[in-house]
Amino acid sequence: MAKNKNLPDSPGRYAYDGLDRVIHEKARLGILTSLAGHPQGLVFNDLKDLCSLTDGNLSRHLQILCEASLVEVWKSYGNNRPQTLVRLTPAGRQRFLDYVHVLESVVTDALAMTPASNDKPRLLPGLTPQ
Amino acid sequence: MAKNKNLPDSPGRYAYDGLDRVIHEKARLGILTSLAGHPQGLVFNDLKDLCSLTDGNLSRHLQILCEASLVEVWKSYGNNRPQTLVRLTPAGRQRFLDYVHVLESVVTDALAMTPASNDKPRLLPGLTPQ
DNA sequence: CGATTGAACTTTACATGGCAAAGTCTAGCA
DNA sequence: TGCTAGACTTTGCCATGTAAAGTTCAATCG
Repeated sequence: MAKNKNLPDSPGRYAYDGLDRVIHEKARLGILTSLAGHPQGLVFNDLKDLCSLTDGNLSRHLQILCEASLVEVWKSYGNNRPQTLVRLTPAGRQRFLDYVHVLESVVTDALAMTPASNDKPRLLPGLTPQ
Repeated sequence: MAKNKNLPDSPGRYAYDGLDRVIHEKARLGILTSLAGHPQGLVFNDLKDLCSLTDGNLSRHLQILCEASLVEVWKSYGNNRPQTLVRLTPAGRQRFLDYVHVLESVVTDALAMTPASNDKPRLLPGLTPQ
């Protein structure tokens, strides 16, 4: 949990390289989180509702997630209608978890200094004020 | 902590409306997190290094954060060079905190179902499998 | 003392990418 | 055999992130 990330102010300390662009997008983050909680997969319309997305929107993002091999899409015919089932791939689940861990560190960073800002007389770290 | 967010699968459950676009961008998230930990503010170059950004990049994002009233920018002349000091505004700090709380719930959601996926016999929530 | 370098930003231009509106395709129904 | 409805896909526009080029000013060099 404590890599070199708790060092005071090293260069790149807040670069958050691990924030995978493909995952970090709001809509896709919602999609992946939904899927993470539904290992059996979700059909297109349920996913659409859970994430409050439009058809076109969801379609596009699924395409992107698919190309990145984060999810897999299964087509079939449930009660005489096309049904699209979406699931996380194992690799996708792993990449998502990695991403979430970075997210955790962002939250930790953010909450570490902030809430005590009114009572703690803070000393300036490495900055030379002149 | 438990709004209606722990309800099984209500529509919009994973929409994450609170993920403010202005804040959610990777680079700006880094900038804001840096600033959250440095209430006295940071100068342009330190911020640049902490976030591993290029000059132009940082400049652009600061502009955006400024227009959104999340940060304030002070110009001056420290040792015969222009110095730009950047700080979170009080409102900015609040909005950032709000955002971080949403982020926390994303992490919670993501980790809630996922890590036990090998030993916990999971029961399907609200989905009707047919 | 005019030219040049270097620091510290700003501006511009391009290219990616998100989003919504329009389009496709199949099945049932009148 | 049109027509409507559902389930997506495709297209096109516009916002936005990024890198490269530009600007400004102080100090230094010839």
